[in-house]
Amino acid sequence: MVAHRTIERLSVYRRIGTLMHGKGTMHVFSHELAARSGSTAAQVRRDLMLAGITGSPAKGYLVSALIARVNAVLDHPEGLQVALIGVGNLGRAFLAYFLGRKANLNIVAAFDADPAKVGRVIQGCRCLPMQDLVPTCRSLGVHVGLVTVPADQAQAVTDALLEAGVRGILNFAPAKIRVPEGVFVEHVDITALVEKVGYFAARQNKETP
Amino acid sequence: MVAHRTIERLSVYRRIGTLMHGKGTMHVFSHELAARSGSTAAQVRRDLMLAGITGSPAKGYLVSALIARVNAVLDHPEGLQVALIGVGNLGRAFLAYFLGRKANLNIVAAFDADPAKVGRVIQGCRCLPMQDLVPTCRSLGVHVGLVTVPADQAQAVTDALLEAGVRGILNFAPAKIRVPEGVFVEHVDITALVEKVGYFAARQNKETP
DNA sequence: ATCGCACTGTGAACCACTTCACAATGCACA
DNA sequence: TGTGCATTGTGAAGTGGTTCACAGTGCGAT
Repeated sequence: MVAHRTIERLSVYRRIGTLMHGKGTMHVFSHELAARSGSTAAQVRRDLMLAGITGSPAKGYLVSALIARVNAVLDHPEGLQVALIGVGNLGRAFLAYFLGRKANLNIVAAFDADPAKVGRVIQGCRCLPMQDLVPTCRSLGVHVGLVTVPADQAQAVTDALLEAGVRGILNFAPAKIRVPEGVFVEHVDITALVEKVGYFAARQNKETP
Repeated sequence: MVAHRTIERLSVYRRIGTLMHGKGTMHVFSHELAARSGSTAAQVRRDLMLAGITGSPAKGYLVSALIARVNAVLDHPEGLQVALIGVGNLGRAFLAYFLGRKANLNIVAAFDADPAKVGRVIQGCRCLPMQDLVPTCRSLGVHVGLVTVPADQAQAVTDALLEAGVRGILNFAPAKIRVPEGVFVEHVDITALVEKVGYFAARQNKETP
């Protein structure tokens, strides 16, 4: 219903709104959100319109209303249950980053194939063995899987997540994963991103003649 | 000159090509690259065309030629010099991931503000203090900065990178960074991505009526 | 030697997202 | 009370990226 990019930006607007709310700011103009989010005023207005957020020409948007509406659009009623698979360096980073940060976004389980890691509490989250993945994720009602395993294990982990009923996967493994229709996958390819930045870092200035 | 997305995908095609090359495969069809990269055959052909890679209807694309041409397009002649700023969990993950992986992509320096980390060798890379950033990056000829610091330090780190002559930044901090015209910034917002996956995980199946 | 076939290369159509541009709004100030 | 002004909300135009669709190609089979 709402466009992909818009959904991402709504999350950003909410973060900015929450920050402003904490400082006691009541209202915000589209151009202020634009400046703080790296977007444009027109884009912000369009996004908020799509989300059903409305402002006044005189005061701008009411910060509290903006937050409430984004919550209603993005959040799951009972919170978003996330499982992390692959407690390597990257997995640990996400555990540390997300634990206790957002009330509505919880990493509720972490899994790893390495017996040395299983059973240990890493970044405040107990590391479980792979064979527990399906039953644990199913019983916890996990919505989203965060895949931070090596490329050659990505598909096996994906298949397990699918079996556990997970319908959204954020994949950091440098490998394509196959999923059936109706399951949402976002693939972040760090190497490709670094190389892209390297490419444009070199050319960008030479481009415009 | 070549589109953003195409550049990202070329990196992926090269990874796949390298894998195939290692297994002795000589030729590859667009639909094979499509299946392995999560793209479509038409898209692959268009990308390769834009990169000046040409194949034959009978044999497909010559893997070695594909790799060579992508190298010529993406790589810097003397390799891509990358600096990492912020040796927290995420920074450590990238150090571990990139060290020694790609001949043409080197993290040549790591920086952190925490005195406890400075001087220590973390994941095989010596951690330097922030005040060394400008001179070190300048003398090493760093092209790209990988920013993995907390949000409130992102702009200060960016300013230092700019002063050091860096013209491409991959920003993982949940904050917008300001850069002058001609500097390329890629912003990866993990929280927004997780929330997006959560959103579409819930709706996707309900969407099509 | 010829035919059929699967594939490449690419103009053209298509689609999603962004930006423009402006009427409508309602506060601030005279 | 009226005028000016900065801002919202949104059709319409623009942009960049993707997919369609098909002519052109050359190997393998006959």
